[in-house]
Amino acid sequence: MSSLAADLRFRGLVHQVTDEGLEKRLDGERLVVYIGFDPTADSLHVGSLLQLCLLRRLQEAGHRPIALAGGATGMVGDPGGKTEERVMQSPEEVAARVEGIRPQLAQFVDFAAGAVLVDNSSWLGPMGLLDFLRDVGKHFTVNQMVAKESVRARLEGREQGISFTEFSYMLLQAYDFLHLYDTYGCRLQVGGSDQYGNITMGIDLIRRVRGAEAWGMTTPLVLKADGTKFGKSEGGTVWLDRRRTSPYQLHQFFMQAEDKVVGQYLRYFTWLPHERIQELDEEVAARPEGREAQRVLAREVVALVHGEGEARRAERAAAALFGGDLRGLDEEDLLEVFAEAPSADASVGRLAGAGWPLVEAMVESGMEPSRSAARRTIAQGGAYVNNRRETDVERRLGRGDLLAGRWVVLRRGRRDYHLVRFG
RNA sequence: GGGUCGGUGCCCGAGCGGACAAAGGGAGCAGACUGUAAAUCUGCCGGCUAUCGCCUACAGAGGUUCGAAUCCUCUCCGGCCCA
Repeated sequence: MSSLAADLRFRGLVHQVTDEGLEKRLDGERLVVYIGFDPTADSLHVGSLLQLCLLRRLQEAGHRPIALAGGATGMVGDPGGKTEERVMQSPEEVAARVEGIRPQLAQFVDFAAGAVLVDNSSWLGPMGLLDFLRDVGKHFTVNQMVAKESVRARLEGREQGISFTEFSYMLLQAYDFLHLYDTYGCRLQVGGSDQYGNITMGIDLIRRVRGAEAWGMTTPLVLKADGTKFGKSEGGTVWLDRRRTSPYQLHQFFMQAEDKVVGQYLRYFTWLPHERIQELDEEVAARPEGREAQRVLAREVVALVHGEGEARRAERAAAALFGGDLRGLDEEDLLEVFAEAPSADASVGRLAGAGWPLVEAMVESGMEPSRSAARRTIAQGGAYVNNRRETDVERRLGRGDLLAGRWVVLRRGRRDYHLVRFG
């Protein structure tokens, strides 16, 4: 990699920097840099992917990355970007979440090459209130804290207000930065654009207390084509934990990226060379219906998160399901799809006699929450059996519907597939 | 602590004794159009139910009334003002 700064610029990863000279330092010095991740759940989701990738990019360029799990800050809740006070979680819950996140963070950095994984509860936990007030609080005025965007929104919003607890969040984060400066010589903090205010607080603290210079950089907010938040799909949040979002589902999520944003996502989430990305940009412009860029993006991301093997499997499963005629699929294909896509087992006995009502099959496969919902879908023309539309609410599945002797592929809408295996 | 305004379905938000499962918008889902895209248009959108209908819902608990999201009492939670 010739120039990190140039690469980051090409990928559109730099939103704001606290100092114009930072780019030169990124290329000319070896910095210790940290990014924090608060445990808002026991898994990270694609919303954190940009930061995770960035942390790795920084390490690859020769810097030393610190991934910080916010075991302490997660107890408090960042008011930034929120219009309401957060619900507090028990210490046990937060600790459990940190444990869930830890391996995910570890996956993106290389410890052998010097990366560090820390949990801020290890230093904020034992810190006494009085020490905190004297050592940290004393260096900030409420005036400047109130002026921060994250707080002001809550003060002016006035439907909700803000608790002192959340108000204090920025000080905790500022202290994190100072602590990492003291123990690792960390002088750069990176975060999402909503973190800018918190980052500058830490920089101020380091300057005041240690007389040292530190820097900050933020990344842009990842958006969907319509400008709304990235990271949700039909099933809700898209997680990095395969138990919550399977590799196949993750693959589908990126496969469905809008034309307008695929190029940006390729820059954010893949390590493809610049020329290759530009090539794909042109491909989207020339042959959007080929979805080549989406295919590459989906494969790259799944490979990054779950490994090369999963990426291949997810891709094959998708190709099989979206390929058209399902009767051409053999047992092996189906087994693969079965393992990847949402699936369920059922007894062959149900197909005997009059057959198994499709409505029930749709509910039991987990595709629909209730018989009413299933009926509605069928009535609206959104239900398919083995890729053939079924509009008869009374439809029953029989032996004749089996593929390769024991499978039925249910589909809801354009792309929601569920497999049922009869045994 | 006092005063005052408020808490409505996933979210925002109207309703202020019967016509209310509750206007409108957003989100979501399905359909048409497509390319597993976007935009647009149409339908659905508390749960169960073939249908009639039944059940659960307007912060919580009681009460008034033939009848309450709507009135009264208390409780909880929040905003603002005062102390």
